[in-house]
Amino acid sequence: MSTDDLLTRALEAIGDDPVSFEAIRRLTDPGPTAEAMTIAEVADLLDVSAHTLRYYEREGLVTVTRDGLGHRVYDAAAVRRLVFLTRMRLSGMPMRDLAHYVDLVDAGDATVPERLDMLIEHRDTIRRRIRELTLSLAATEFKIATYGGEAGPDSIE
Amino acid sequence: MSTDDLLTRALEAIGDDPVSFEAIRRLTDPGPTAEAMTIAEVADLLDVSAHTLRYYEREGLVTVTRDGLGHRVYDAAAVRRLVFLTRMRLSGMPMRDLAHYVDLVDAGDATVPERLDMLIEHRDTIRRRIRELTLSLAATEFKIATYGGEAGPDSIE
DNA sequence: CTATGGCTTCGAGTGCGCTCGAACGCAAAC
DNA sequence: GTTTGCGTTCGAGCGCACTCGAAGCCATAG
Repeated sequence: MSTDDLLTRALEAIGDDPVSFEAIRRLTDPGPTAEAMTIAEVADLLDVSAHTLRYYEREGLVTVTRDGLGHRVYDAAAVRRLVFLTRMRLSGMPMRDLAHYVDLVDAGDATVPERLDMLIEHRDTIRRRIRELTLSLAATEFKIATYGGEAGPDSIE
Repeated sequence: MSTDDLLTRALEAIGDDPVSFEAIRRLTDPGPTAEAMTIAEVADLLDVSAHTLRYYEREGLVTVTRDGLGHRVYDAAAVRRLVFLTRMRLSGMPMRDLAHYVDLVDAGDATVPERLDMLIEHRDTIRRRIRELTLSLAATEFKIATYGGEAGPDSIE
C-alpha cells in the first residue's frame, strides 16, 4: 500500500471537514532537515514544552548531546525520534511502551520483529479507539438532534 | 437526521471491520428497563467497577437511593444517567465538565441552551480527536508498511 | 451457629504524565 | 557593568480518575 493510498484512506475516514495541508505535510514531511536545533526550536516544532523534552530525555527516550555551554543540541536523529515519540504519545501509547520500544531500537536489528509487533498492536489500539469514539460521536449527535424532543432511546437530560 | 442515518454514518466511518451488534444495541438501547438494580448489576452493565460507581455518586454526578439495609438501589433514572455519564467519560469528557452538566440538569429547563452548547463542544472535541487518531493511524500503518525498507519520511527506528 | 459473600463508609494510596520552582551559568544588548 | 533572556539541574508538586484497604453490618447457606 502506498503512502498516497494511506493518506487517501485517512482523508476519507476523516469525513466532512478537510484536513489542513499543514497536517498532511506534518505527516509526511520529516520537518526542517537543518541540523542542530535548540530545545526551544524543537519544543516549538513539536508543540510540547521544553520541560517535556527534558523529561523525555530523563526517562531515557532520547539522547541529546550538549554544546560547549552545556546546552542541548538536537541533531536530525534526535528530532526524528522525538517526532516519532510525540506522534505515538498523541495517539495514546504509554510512556512505558515507548521506553521499551526505544530500548529495542538501541538493541539492534534483531529486535525488529518485536518492534513490528508493538506497532501492529498499537495500530489495532488506535483503530479500536477510533471505533469507540465514532460510536460516542453518533450518540452525542443523536442527543443533540433530539434534545428538547421526547423521542429517542436516551432520556432527555 | 434520523437515528438510522447516524448509525449508518458511524458504521461507514468505522471502516473495514464490522461493529458488533452488541455495540449498536448499546448505543440505541436504554438497557434493561427493569427498575431497581444493585450496584453489582449496574457495574456489570456499564463495565465499570462498583468502586467507580460509588466514586461518581460521591462526586455528585448521580443520586442513588438506599433500601432498608442501606444498600444502593439504582432506579431507571439513575441507570440512564450513568449510561450517559460512562458514555461521555469514555469519549473523554472530564469529570469536571460532567459535574457541571449534571448541575445544569438539576437546575431545570432554563439551562437547556447551555447544555446543548456543552454537547456541541464535546461533539467537536470528539471529531478533532478522531481526526488526530486517523492521522496517527495512517502514520503508524505507513511505518509498519515500510519497516525494514529504506524509503519513507520517517527514519526506520 | 458460624461462615461466606455482598454490601456499607471513610480516608488514604496509586499511576500517569507532566509541570513547576529554585538557584544558578553564560552571553549579547543597552 | 548590569540587565535581560535563554539555558542548566534537581527534586518536589500537581491534576486527574480512579483504586484500594480496613472495619463493620446483614442475610442466606450449610
